[in-house]
Formats: sequence, C-alpha cells, structure tokens
Amino acid sequence: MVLQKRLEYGFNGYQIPPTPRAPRSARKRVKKNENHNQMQAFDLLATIAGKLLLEGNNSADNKLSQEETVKETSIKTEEIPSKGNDCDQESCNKSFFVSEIIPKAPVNDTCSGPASGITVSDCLEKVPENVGCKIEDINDKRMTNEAPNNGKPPVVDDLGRNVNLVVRDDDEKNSSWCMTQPQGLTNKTFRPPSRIGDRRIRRLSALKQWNVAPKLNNGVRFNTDAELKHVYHHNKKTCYKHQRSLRDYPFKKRRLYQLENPSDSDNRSGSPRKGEDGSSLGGAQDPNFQVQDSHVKLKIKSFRVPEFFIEIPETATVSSLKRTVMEAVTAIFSGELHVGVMLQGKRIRDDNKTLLQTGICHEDKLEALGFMLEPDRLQVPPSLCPEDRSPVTTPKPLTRYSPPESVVTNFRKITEVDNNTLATVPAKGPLAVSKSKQQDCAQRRIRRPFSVSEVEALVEAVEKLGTGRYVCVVMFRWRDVKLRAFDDAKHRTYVDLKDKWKTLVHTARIAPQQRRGEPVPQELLDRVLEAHAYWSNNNQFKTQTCRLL
DNA sequence: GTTAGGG
DNA sequence: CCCTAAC
Repeated sequence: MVLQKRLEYGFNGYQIPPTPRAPRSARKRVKKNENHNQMQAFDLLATIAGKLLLEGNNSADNKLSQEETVKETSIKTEEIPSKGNDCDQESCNKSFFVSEIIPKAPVNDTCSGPASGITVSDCLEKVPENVGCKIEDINDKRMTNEAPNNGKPPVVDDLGRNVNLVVRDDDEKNSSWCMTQPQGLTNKTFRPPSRIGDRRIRRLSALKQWNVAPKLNNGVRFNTDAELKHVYHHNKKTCYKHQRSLRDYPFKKRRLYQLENPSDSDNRSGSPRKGEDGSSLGGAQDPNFQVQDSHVKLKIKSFRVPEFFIEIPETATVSSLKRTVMEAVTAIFSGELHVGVMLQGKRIRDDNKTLLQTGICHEDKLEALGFMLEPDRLQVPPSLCPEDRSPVTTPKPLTRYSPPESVVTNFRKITEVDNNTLATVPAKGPLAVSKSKQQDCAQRRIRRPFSVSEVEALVEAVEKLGTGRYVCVVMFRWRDVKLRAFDDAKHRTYVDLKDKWKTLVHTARIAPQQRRGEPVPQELLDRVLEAHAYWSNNNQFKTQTCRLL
C-alpha cells in the first residue's frame, strides 16, 4: 500500500515530491547561498512539478499523501518487532562477561631475573600459572544470525522519502528477501548490528560485569574499573597526554576507552611506533637502557578469551549458567596450553633467545608485546573451530560451547622510570592480529582501495542518481548509489562511496603526476568532473528544471 | 538513519 | 577511513 502510493510519484526514474526533509534542506541550502530567487523558484517549481506530474494530485493532496505515507510507514515500522532490539536485550541478559583478572600475585616478579640471563621459555613457564580470563560477549555476533519474525520483510524505507525507481528496486529486493542468508542483508531493520550497536551492547555488558561476584573459588579475583584506572594512571606524566586527549575527546570515544579497552591507548598521539621487526630490536645499544636496572618487569593485566560460545536453554537457571561457563572455562584451561609471545605483531619463535636479544627488555620497543594462550590444537577436534559451533561433550545435552582458538592477553610492561614512578606501556600487536579484533569496536577498518571497476560503477551510478545533493525537487542520495551499484559490496558503505567520490573529484582536478594509487583512467575522471559539475554546480537548478519541464 | 564536510 | 553536526 505504502509502496504503491510512493510509486505513483515516480517519473522518469526521478522522485518528484519533496521529501519531508527536503524542503528544510532546500531552504537551508538556498539560505546558505543567500539566493532568494532560487528559493522562490524552488517553491514555484515544486508546485508546477506537482501539478504537472502527479496526475490529479494537487500540491496540497500531495502533501497530505506524504504525511499519510510517513505515518503509515512509521506505524508499520513500530509494529514490526525489532529483532535487533530484542537481541540487544538478550545480549544484556545473557552476557557472560567477567571482568579482567589480575592475578593475585603480581607477575612482576615472574621475570625478575637478569634480563640478559632469562630466556623466553623461562618466562613463558610462569605465565600460565597466573592466567585469568575475560570472556567476551558474543551475542552481538549471534544477532547477525537472527532472522526476522514471520519472515515478513519490513518496510525498509523510512518516512516515504524515496519514491523513485531505485527505491522500488530496494523494496522489491526486500520483498523477496531470503532468510537463508541473513548475513547479506542491508535491510534497514535487520542489517547486521552496527558498530555502534556493538558498542552499546558492550557498554551495557561492561557495566554489568562489575557486578559479578568478585571472587572465584580459585582465589583469582576480578579487578574493577577503579583498579584498571589505578593501574592505568600509575604514571601521571606518561598518561597526562592521554588524559588530556580523552578529556577533549568526543564522548563516544572516551567511553570506549574507559569501558572497553582501558589498556588500549596506542592510538594516542605521541605513542611510539617502531618497526615491525621485533627480532632486530636490541636493547644493549640503547643508551637509555643503561640507566634502567637489568630486570624486566611485566604485569599481565588480563587474559581474554575471544570467540567463546555457549548455548543454554532459556529455562536454565542462572546457577546452571554459571556452572556451564565454569565448566567450559575449566575444560579449556585444564587442557594443555601453549604460550606464545608476540612482539610488535611478530611471533617470537626462538625460545632460546634472551629477552635482551628479542628486545623484550627494551622499554622503547615495548608497545607491542603480548602473550597468547593457545589450547593444544591436537585436543581440539576440527568440529570445534569457531566457524562450526558443534556441540562438545558437556554434562548437559542442551548446553554447548566452542572453545577459543587462542587466548590473548592484554598486558602492560611496567618499567621503572623515576624513583618510584611506574610507567605503563600500552600493549599493541597481539590483539590486533587475533580473532578478537572482530569484536573490537575501536578497530579501524582496513583500507581497501577502490578498484577501477568499482570506480566505474560508482561513476555510473552517480551519473544516474546524483550525489545526494538537493536538486530542484529531487533528492538523490548516496544511499541510493549504494543500493544501486554497491549493494553486494558489504564493505562499501554509502559514506565510503561519498568519500570516494570526494577523492575522485579531487583526483580529477589535480595534475596526473600528483595522483597516487592505482591510476584511474582519464576517461573516468572526465566523467567524474562532468557528473560532479552536473549535479553540483549552480546551474543544476536550471538544468534540472529543463529536465522536469 | 543519512548527509555533508572537516580531519 | 573516521568522526560528527545537522538534518
């Protein structure tokens, strides 16, 4: 019904009536340009276009229809149970979060021998004895596997804004929406959880986790947020910049730092970033090193268990849930564990090297040291890999879990700087290469340069749809470009496309010798400039007017 | 949720 | 590619 009503407005593939937002945008835009004539012309054209093209609908009716559409759409949207939200709630209710664990006995003494004398393997032997765990909430992942209720496709488009043919394609696509491939959806209501959604879940989970019983029977205790901060701010001098940057930081990001990854401050400016080759980092040559004592002090802040899956009946008690988690954890850690050492993203394989030789003792190179706990792969049946959540032997038939492929630790190296001041050096590397990075909301997406064919598709779509600017009474959107040309490319968001177009225009304008990356054919760049000029220059109004009338 | 624009 | 004000 709504769809039909929208389609009546279609004309030559362009949407005709102003969207609920359009007039405001238009006014603002015109206002910005201080072009009152254009504004008047817009109003006039809107009226004319409405009269000419809406087949019996005058402007007033049109407006009314729009409002009805909006109303219907919003009601429909509300009526459809938002599975995503349900999942949010579920995630909160079923979180298996525990806080990070700091071993009762500081690990500082673990490697207290002379740095030049203790080997990597010496150090590793100490690590498993102090293991704790941090179990990540994985329900956010499960959300992506949820199918919507009734298989009934929701009204995708909001507010009835898009009434052109592109949107019809969109709706049609969603009408034939297939439940067997939920991952592939760009569906508005059921698209995979955004990173913001993840953050919300994580934040809620994190808030809950501080209420978890503070002690396990093995005596390992959960540290609190306060403790983390305490550790974190051992050295005011070192952390000053970070604190200041957090204070100035947007709230969202600040929250991420505080709640999600209190140890991750490697993004702060001034954080040293050295070469990737950890093995070549010798500490002996560094004059600064000589003022330190020869002991390497490591504090392992926590171990994290990524990809930890549990299924348990809804009717199970909290008690049995706890027991299940405990059994799962026990099963993982009772098996043989191996410890790996990562330095600056590179695994140190030679156990006979000294810490000095590997650079582990070198404070300036320690932004990227981490330990991994890995269950013995031989004991892990292939069916237990995270991709295949097959049940394993557990006391309850309906309970199942799959163990993590690796257990990665957050860590800090603590090195004495001044008299009693401890400097904490943030970890980097292991988390960045582990699977858990998929759950790390703060992770920056990898750079994926646009291929020429992608550029071509983008240019083609923009040529047809425009760049999201307000043109006469027609509003085109990057969203439509995305749906039309990049619907299958899940890694290309409409923002990406918009950004790419921005750089394409820039590229097209600069001299060829100034361009970088994969060369874009001049022909395409010409089309970019042409399309850009068409959709954005001041003549667009005139041009579009001609097109419409 | 989208868009536009600065970083 | 990120971030976010403005819509």
